[in-house]
Amino acid sequence: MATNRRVTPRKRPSQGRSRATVEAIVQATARVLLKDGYEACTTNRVAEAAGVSIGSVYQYFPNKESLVVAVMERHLGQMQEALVRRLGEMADADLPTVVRGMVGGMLEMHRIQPKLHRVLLEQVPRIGAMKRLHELNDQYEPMVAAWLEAHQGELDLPSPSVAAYVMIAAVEGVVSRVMVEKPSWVELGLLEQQLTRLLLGYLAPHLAPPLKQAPTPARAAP
Amino acid sequence: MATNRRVTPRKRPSQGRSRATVEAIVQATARVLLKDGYEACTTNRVAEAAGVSIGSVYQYFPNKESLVVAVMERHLGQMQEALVRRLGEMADADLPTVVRGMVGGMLEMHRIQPKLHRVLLEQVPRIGAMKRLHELNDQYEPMVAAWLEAHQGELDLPSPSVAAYVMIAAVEGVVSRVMVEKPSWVELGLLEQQLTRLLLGYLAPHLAPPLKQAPTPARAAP
DNA sequence: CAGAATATCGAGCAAAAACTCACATTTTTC
DNA sequence: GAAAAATGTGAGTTTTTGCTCGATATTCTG
Repeated sequence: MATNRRVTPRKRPSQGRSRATVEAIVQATARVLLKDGYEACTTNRVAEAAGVSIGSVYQYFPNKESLVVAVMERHLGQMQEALVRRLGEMADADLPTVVRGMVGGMLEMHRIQPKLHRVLLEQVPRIGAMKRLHELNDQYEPMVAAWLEAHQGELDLPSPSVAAYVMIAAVEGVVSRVMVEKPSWVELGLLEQQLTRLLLGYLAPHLAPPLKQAPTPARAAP
Repeated sequence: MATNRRVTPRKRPSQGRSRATVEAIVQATARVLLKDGYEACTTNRVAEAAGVSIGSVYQYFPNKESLVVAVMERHLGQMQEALVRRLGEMADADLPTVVRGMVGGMLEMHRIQPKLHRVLLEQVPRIGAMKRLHELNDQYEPMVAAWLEAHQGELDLPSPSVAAYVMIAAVEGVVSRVMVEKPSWVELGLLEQQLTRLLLGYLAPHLAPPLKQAPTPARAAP
């Protein structure tokens, strides 16, 4: 039985020296996670990578899981900040702009350590550590839903929350794979274009730009 | 360094009795994986769950990883069969039908043990076991790309392979989340409808059906 | 039905990994 | 500048877990 272990820090560092130690430990955890994956991320290895003794690790972190939680906390915090800032900026623009902004924001936040994100997302056991991840989703999904709801008239949606869910899951699904498998697509702007088109086509087909040009101008001729 | 260990079965069961043992072991692995996650899926626990001694497990499987590979092999085989059958059936239908069929096929294949799928996908270390998963993707992505290429005239795509990638990643992203988080959406047909709309809107906005009815029939009036 | 082949069992070994603790070192306090 | 508090150390303990092996049981074969 997996008893609920604490995952919060054991002791707060008060001197500058110990704050640096904690910092080194968290960074080393991320580095090991990135390089060797979750399975190989042992406490001893983290200590070594941080240039610190195991004793020091356990001075501040009660167990292995709490190390990963610390990394996750930091990483998701950065991502969230990037996205929420972007979403807030365009509260009252028109649909294409908002969609482009949303896609751009999600791309931007996924530029932050995409490989670490993948390890965190895919290899970390679905336990305490995962709570933070859902908190992130649960924060911006309502933001999108709210915007959709406010513009329901021009959009014709069955349900803003369903639409927000579909949009976010779809974009997340594409972005998180592309970031690792086809990073060049991001640099070329190809992905932003494709995803904008995907969402606009979903929300308002008549506003979606053609993929290259308009090839078959015949529209209503069955 | 993770030396490449063999993950293929150690010995083929020849008597009926031993075939039942192997079957019990594979099923027990899936059950433990499902109930307790990858981390807690120890060989001893699997043996216990299978009602078999550890010795018997190691008679047929060289190591722990091979147990998971066996489960994955079986699961992905089932999924692949479901999808490929469906895709083949509609080689020469029109666009909306094909898209609906593709979405339906992906939904259908994800109905097979969605939670097991998630564990396999997310928690299994990205090693030998993962090869099989990519083989699955690499099999039907070209099928979709080929179809798109054949209909490039009516579709206006920048690149069939990019479009296939985006479509599959998007649908996969939505479906694999919904299956676990919002299973009722699938039963209600809501998801099939939304995803069809998403893909049609992407490929051919002028063919996409409205989300509920047509609310703003004004189409070309800026 | 005897002996060979196949299969099962489970105590226990060895390696690996999580974690502790008694002591050394540095910084702060007064 | 001495006592106290905070921090750092790493050898060593404990726990976990993958896996072996000799003994035992079942099934097949001629």
